[in-house]
Amino acid sequence: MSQVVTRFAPSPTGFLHIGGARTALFSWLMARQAKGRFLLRIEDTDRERSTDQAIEAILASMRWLGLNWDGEAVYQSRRIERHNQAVDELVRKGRAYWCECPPEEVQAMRDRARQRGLKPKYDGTCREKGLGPGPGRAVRLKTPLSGSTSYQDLVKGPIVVDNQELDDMVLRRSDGTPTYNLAVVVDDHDMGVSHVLRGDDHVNNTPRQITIYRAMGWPEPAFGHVPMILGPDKKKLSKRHGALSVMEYERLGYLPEALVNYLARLGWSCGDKEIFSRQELVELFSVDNLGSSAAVFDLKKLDWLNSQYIQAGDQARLAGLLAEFVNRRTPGAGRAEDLARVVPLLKPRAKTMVEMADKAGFFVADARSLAYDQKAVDRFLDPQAKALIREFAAALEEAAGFSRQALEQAAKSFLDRRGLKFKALAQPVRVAISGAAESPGLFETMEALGRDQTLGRLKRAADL
RNA sequence: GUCCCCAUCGUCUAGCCUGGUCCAGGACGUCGGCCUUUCACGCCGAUAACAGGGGUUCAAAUCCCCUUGGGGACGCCA
Repeated sequence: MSQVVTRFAPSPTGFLHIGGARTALFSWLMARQAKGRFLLRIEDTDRERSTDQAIEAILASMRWLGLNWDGEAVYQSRRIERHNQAVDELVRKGRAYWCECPPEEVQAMRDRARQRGLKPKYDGTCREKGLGPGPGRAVRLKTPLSGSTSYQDLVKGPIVVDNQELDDMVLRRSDGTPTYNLAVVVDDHDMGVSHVLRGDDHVNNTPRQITIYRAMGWPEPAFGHVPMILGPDKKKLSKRHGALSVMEYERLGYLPEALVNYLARLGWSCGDKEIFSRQELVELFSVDNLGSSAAVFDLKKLDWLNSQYIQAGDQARLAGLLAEFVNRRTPGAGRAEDLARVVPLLKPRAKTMVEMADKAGFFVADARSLAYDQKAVDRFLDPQAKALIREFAAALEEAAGFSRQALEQAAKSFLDRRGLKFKALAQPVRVAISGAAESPGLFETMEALGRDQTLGRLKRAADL
C-alpha cells in the first residue's frame, strides 16, 4: 500500500514568494488529490541566513493560502545527528570516504578542468587513500565512475546524466555538518516522501541525490521539476525583480482563492477551464498536465481572476474584509455592519479589495466632510443644476420611503412634473451625493447612504 | 567552457505521447460594438501564434536531426 507523501521544503532565508508558493501549491494538490500526506520541512541548516522571522512569514503565507500541512513541521537543523549517522554508514559501506584536500586545492582543480574545457570537478585524490576521520577532513561520496544515472521526471520526462558529469560531492563538511544534498535525501527518506516536486533549478541535483539513495540502498521517490516563473520582461522573478512576498498580495487586496487559482493555472492546465474552486483543483489536479516551460507572471490576469472571485464572494465575508481595508486607510472609518450594504454595489466595480476600499470612501465619509472632485463640480454643478438639486432634495423630504424603488418613483414624478428627462438630474445628483462623476447606480447608492446622508449631501452640494 | 532543461497568439495555455477532424481552440489583455443615469459588470465581435532549417511520411504544430534563442546547474550554499 503506497501512500502519496509530498513535502514542501523552504529554506527560511526570506519571505515566501510567488514561485515557492506555487511549488508548495502543486505539492499540496498532489497530496490532497491522492488523499495522501503533505509535509512541511524547514531547511534551516544555514544558520547564518535563516531567521525565525522568515519561518513565521512562510508559515503565515501558507496559512493564508490554505496550504495546510500534516503533522508537525520538521526542522532540518535538529536532525544533524541523524544525517551524520547516514554519512557514517556510507563510509562503513565503502560508498563514501574521508578527504583531506583543502578547499583551495579543490578550487584549483576545478579551474584547471574548466580551462581545458572539461566539467569542473573534484579529481578523486583521496578516493582510494582509505583515510579515517581527522581534523580538517570532509567526507565525500564515491560516485560511480562510469555508466549513467537516469530517472523519469514527472514533468520533464526521461532525464539521463552521464556519471562522469557528477563528481564526488561532499556529504559532510570538515566542520562536521552535513551538506544539503545529503540532508535532503536522508530527510525525504525518513519522512517517507514518495513524490518530490520542486523548482527547476534542482534538476541537476537529482542525479546526485539518486546516487545517494542507491548508495544507502533506499528506494528513490519520484521527482518532478516545475519550471520557474518569469517577470514581465521574461527575466527570472527575484526579490528585487517583481517577486513579491505572498503576503504582499494580501496587502494589495487579492483574495487567497484568486491567487491560488492563478498560481495553479500558471504552468498547469485542464483543458479550457480557467476558474477552479479549491475543491475542483484537488479533484482535477494531475502532474501530467504540468507544463514544462517557464511562465510569465501576468498581473492583469490575476486582476481579472480576483475580480471574478470578488463578484462571486460571500457578502458578509467581503464586508468584513472591506472594513479591514477601509480601516487600514482611515482607522476607525469602516464597520462591517455598515459596509455590508455597499458591498453588492461595489462588487462588480473592484478588481481588488484595495480598490473596493477606495470606492467605498464616499460611503463612509460624512456629508459635511465629503470631498468633492473639483472637475466634476465644475462640469455638473452649475447654478441651474444646484437649483434643481435643492428642489429635488425638498421633494425627497416628502418621500414615503427610502428604498431604491421608492426613490426611483419619487425621482420620476419629480421629473415628470417638470417635464424633464432623467439625464438632467442624474449627473448633478451623482456628484452631489458621491463627490465624483462616477459611482454605482444612483438609487441604490442613495438607498445605501440612507436618508440623512443623502439629503445632507444634496443640500450641501446645492450650496457649494 | 561542460552538462541539463525549455521553445504554439503580447501573456497564460489546449492540441503533441496515440501524425490527418488544426488555413491551430480557450482565457487575460488590446481594439470595436451592444446594454446604459455615470463608472463598472455583462453580452457580441475583431486582433494575434506553431522560432528557423532539414528530413521521415500520401500527410507534421504533432515523429527525428541540426541551428538559433532563452534558462538552469557545475560550492566544504540551500
